[in-house]
Amino acid sequence: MPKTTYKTKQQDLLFSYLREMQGKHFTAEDVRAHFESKKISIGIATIYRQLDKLVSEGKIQKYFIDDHSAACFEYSGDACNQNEKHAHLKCELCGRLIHLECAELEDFGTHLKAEHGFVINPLRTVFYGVCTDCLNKMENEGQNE
Amino acid sequence: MPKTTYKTKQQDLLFSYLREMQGKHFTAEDVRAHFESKKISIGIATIYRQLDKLVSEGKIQKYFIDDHSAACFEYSGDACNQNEKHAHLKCELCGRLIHLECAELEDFGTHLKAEHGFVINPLRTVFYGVCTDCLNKMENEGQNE
DNA sequence: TTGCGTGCAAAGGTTTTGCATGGCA
DNA sequence: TGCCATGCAAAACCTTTGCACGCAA
Repeated sequence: MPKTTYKTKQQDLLFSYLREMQGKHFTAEDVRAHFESKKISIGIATIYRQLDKLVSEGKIQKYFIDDHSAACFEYSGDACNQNEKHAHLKCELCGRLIHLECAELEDFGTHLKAEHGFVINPLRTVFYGVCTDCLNKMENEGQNE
Repeated sequence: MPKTTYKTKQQDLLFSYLREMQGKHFTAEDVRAHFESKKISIGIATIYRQLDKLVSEGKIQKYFIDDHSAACFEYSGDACNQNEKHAHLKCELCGRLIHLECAELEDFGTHLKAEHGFVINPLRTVFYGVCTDCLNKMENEGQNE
């Protein structure tokens, strides 16, 4: 089915942003602000529509972090490095979002499939917890619960 | 610090709901609807405020599933069974939310702590992927990507 | 010329907040 | 009586949608 789609200036701009942000995460608002700072105006609706399209094409990933804060998107890179499947760690204290590239995660995924019949999508999965820095901080301060 | 808090009818009602829903997840709207069906009216603001308080006291857990749909809450039970730390699996296809009680998850948590210095909070962690039922359905239907 | 993509503004849903009132201690 | 908790409505926030216009093919 030959999708009848037009190439537009906004799409190109968005792609250039994706390449620039490869491996980093961003929100729809980040995209808008980025172009605004370059005196380029792209409607936020267009950004959402393009991002949604890219998500459904599997070109970028979308995941949800906090409460009702903005959704995060990420361009994991061009076609080939599909095997670099990282997940994310979200620190509940400092709010930092950390990339996790970890062989053990794949083992765990294998276990989940074998024993629980569930195939995980690591790219969308976020682990909540406390990061190294915050753990150290807590230890130094003694424990004030 | 002796928190000066009052006990209210609404708090009691909410607690009774929590006990009833122990181990199940629910949204703020679920709580409101539950009481409305019993001809009891609790303001949605009160529900959010009470739930927030319980979350910050660690009595219930809050996690985020989909897009911008409502947040899920869960009462994991009274004090003692803290060691039954389950996580959740969210099927991206049928939307089902599945409880995961799994020793391997603890092992993975141990690894994360040892190798990545990150302590996970399984109760808030949601794995995305595809559940058994949907996998079977996909196999039966052949692969329509 | 055709009709997709865009931009604006309005609407949508969930959650938060301000303020007056009600009810616990 | 003092003051926390409640309820209502309005606001805030991110995201989606309707509609007219612009622009790619």
